[in-house]
Amino acid sequence: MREQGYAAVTSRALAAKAGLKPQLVHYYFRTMDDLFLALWHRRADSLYKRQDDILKSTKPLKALWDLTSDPQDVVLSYEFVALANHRKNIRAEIAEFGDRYRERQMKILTGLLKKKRDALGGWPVMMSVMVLDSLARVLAVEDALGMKVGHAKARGAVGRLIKQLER
Amino acid sequence: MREQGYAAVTSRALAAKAGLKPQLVHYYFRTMDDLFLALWHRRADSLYKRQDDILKSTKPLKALWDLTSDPQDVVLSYEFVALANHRKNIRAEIAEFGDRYRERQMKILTGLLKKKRDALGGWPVMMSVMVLDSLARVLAVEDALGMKVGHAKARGAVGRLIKQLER
DNA sequence: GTCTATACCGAGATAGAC
DNA sequence: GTCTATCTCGGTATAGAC
Repeated sequence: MREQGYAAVTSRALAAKAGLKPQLVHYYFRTMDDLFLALWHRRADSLYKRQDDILKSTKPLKALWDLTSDPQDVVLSYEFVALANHRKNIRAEIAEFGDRYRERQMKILTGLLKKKRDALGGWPVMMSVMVLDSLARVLAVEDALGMKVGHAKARGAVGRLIKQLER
Repeated sequence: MREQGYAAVTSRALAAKAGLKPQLVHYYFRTMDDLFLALWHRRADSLYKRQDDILKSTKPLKALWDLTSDPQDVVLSYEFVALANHRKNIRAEIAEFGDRYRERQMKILTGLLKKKRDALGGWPVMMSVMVLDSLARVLAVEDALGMKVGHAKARGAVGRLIKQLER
């Protein structure tokens, strides 16, 4: 899915990787949509767990930025969203996850950032969270594409900001 | 491409929409990759032109934010990036466009924003441009998915910031 | 649980008539 | 330029034997 896109995830390709016959895939997951949903649920659980770990971290902002910047993760998320774009039942689940994930993120960061609103230009905490989140995602996707312009400056600026906030 | 993803763009589907036979698609574009590249070149030209118009606008920041927020546009871009993710020749062209597009964006905004760096928390102009850009994109994609959390707050904050900068 | 056999469909692509 | 005819491949999915 990461290397060739969700469209390359076929019963034949999966079976070949496992050294088995394609029909077995349909034995475990009747349809390919079932399979993608199962895959998504695994992933959602894993993301929630990693989010919880960030709560316990001594530098949650840094940890969050690193998590959201992971190119492997971002490319996978990208594929799931593309998949959601034309499979309605998957879209509903992903949208629900996205909203819930952000709400949890707010809980983690509200306490930390409220005291430092002036260092963040006085913006609402929600806004700062979304800016960091979207910037990390876009940078990672662009990296995967091979884009470069502005990346060093942006990563530098964010790195310094986070260091200052968590000193 | 917007409604069902790039994978739904097939010679058969295109021909059906045009009331013609699928083989004609291959007459005009030998391979489907040729077709996607032609489509991309059209789109790139159009995006460059709209970027130029922003230069002439009296409120370029507002115009830029609106352009980048257009859900139809963003979803299409999303599909092209997903496509690029597993077609190397397309990836190269899209990455090149992305870098060039951002450099042009810098030229448009550097003059405008340099004088107002204090209103932007002292961040480099490049950083402000990328923050606005990535936030607009992520909001639009999330909208398309049906996500809501934080959107009103983020749009409100950005709207006020842009208004203040361009008053 | 894993296999063989098999169905059906729709994708990309080419050859050649008109 | 548009058609008919045709090929090949690879996708999803089911039935039924072992």
